[in-house]
Amino acid sequence: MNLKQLSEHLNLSQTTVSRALNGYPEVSESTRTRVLKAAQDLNYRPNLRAKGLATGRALAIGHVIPVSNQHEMVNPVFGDFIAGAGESYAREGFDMMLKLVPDSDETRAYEDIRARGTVDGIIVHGPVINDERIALLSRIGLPFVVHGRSTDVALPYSWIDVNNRGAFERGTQFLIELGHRSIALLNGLEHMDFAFRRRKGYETALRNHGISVDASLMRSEEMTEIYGYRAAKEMLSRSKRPTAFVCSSIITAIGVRRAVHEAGLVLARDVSIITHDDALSYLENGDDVPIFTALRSSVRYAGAEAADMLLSLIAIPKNAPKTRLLEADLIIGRSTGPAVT
Amino acid sequence: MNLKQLSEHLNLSQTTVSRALNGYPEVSESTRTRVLKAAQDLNYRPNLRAKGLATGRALAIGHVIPVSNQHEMVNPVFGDFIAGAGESYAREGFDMMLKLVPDSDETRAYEDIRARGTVDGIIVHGPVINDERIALLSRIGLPFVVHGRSTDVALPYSWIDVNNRGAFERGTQFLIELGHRSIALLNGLEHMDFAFRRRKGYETALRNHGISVDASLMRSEEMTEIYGYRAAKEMLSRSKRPTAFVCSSIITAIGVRRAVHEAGLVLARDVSIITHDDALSYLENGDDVPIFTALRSSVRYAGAEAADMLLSLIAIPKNAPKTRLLEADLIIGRSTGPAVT
DNA sequence: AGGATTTTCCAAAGCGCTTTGAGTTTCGCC
DNA sequence: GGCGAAACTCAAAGCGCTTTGGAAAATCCT
Repeated sequence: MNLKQLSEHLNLSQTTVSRALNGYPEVSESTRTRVLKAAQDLNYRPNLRAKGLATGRALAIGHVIPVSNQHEMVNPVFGDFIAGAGESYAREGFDMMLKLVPDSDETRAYEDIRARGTVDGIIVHGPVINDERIALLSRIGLPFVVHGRSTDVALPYSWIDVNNRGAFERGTQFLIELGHRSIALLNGLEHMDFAFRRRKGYETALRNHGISVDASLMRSEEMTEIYGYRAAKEMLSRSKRPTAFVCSSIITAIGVRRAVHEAGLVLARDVSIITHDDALSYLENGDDVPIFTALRSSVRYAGAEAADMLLSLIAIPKNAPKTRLLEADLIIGRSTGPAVT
Repeated sequence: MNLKQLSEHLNLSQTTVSRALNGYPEVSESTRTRVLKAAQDLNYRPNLRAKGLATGRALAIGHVIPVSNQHEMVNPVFGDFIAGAGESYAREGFDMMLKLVPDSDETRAYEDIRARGTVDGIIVHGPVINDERIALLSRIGLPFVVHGRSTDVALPYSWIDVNNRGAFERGTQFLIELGHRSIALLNGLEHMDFAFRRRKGYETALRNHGISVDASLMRSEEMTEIYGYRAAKEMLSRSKRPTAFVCSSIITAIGVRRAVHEAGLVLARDVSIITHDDALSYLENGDDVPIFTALRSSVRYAGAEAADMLLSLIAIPKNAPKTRLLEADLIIGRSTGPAVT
């Protein structure tokens, strides 16, 4: 059943039927209801491909993941983010497209996305410091919103981000106030912008309290469980071991906890842990009383917001870039306590 | 730059250019290379929407997630699966589309997917027992592959699944052979087909060894960490506590481990754990020596296989349904030991 | 009643591509 | 040299929808 058949069935022109269906004013109410009824009865649905071809809109949003950073896709944080975004899209009748793009020829890849015309805009994931994609996308004129920011990029662009620097400064300071002086940082990969900012925050807190930054207490890797375990195991085996850990993800924190247990130490008494991103759907941070003291901000909410920003950018292209900085809350859990001196 | 402009630039007809580009034989090699070169130089890319309209193919695959089961999307298992599928799609030039479909009017939703024409086929996630979607999709003729199976569905259909029943029977038997008699099952939601099968496997092993099935040792919930923790905490507080746990996911197993520690018990000595789905990207199960004894099968591989199956089904529609049963390996880790008697 | 509006409807031209059906060249062969 | 076959190339008709530029019908006004 297509438009033509429907209009023949109704003894109307395609124009009228199309207008009736799409809510244009130049069609009488009686005709409109008649058309709507027939469409319903005959199970008519417009072909989106044809519609897109005619209107130039695809009714779809792309989520772009650099292949180099493919693990991103499998990162539970990503799942939460797109779950949030998905809700917004569904509400507006948009589809969500996942795209793995090779980093070899990014220019080509993004131009491709634009030229193929299968999406109206994209969400850029995993921005690095001075991310070239931002200039590229601005140049080729594909609407986009970045999940995160990119230090050193001067151009205006739309983004939504959590205050990573502020959160880590706050968290580190919290540990310092508990008396900790030897605080380890288990960061994500520091070419990623969010991780870079987190380190800045951590360092700022230390400096503010006259504690020297010790490179041997800082690690930067993909935020897996095993990473947290290995790093903590090694650090805890030192003669002068750290008394606290700041982790970039609850998954890493779980690894640290494993190492703490294995070393026969007790959480919060011998070793404190504070973590960011603790509110993942399948890995909730305990219930009323959180397991880990955490810097919490809803990734899912960020996803929904990012989607809404992008949709409005697409609806009104001349709009100026929008930005949104979310603050993480410090949630006190059972993984932190005063430093033993 | 579109086909028309390109052909004008080359002084050829659109037909010839199109044929040259798409590898049709009725164009001379010299013309073809000339066209290819120009396309490259002028940065020409076909508009997929137009192409799709003309050919009737969308070059995209939909991954469909029932809204009721929306957590699925955020389940790390899902992330691994689509990462695997994504690789296959990328290789074949297909896009991946994520669709949240409301369960209220499934018939309508799936007919919609078909009529809108934005995908050539779909992967069905989270099949339940006697899943109606299978008959529905067969009827409306949209190619599909199910990740999992659906007990009680008689129709032939394409699926890829792991031998859940066999795996759980094997795992449970392994514990029995270690001397365990009081073995708890922390299963996923049992209206889901995979969980149903897992319980069957667990029960079979018990019965084979003359151990009675104890409903108080069986739980069925979404496989989160907190679920594992709560269930284990409760069970371990009993006067006659279970000596072993069979978990449906490493995330739940991590929760059980937490409860075990908290109760002052020692893993493998006082309580054994065996888990399925331990090979998630961000939650690797230790390194050389796995943390948990596990029933391992690569979800990522399953994703890639499912994608390949679907693509071949689309390429040759008259092909009979394909099925693929993967076996899980029993990997011995440090979470199991002989029962203390 | 008759002209000016307003309302309602339509034919046809795209959107960018593929593919059919046919025309024009070129080539091999007797 | 002339014929048929093979090799190239093309114009035009879709694919299913939107939208422009009017036309026809209904309504209003004096």
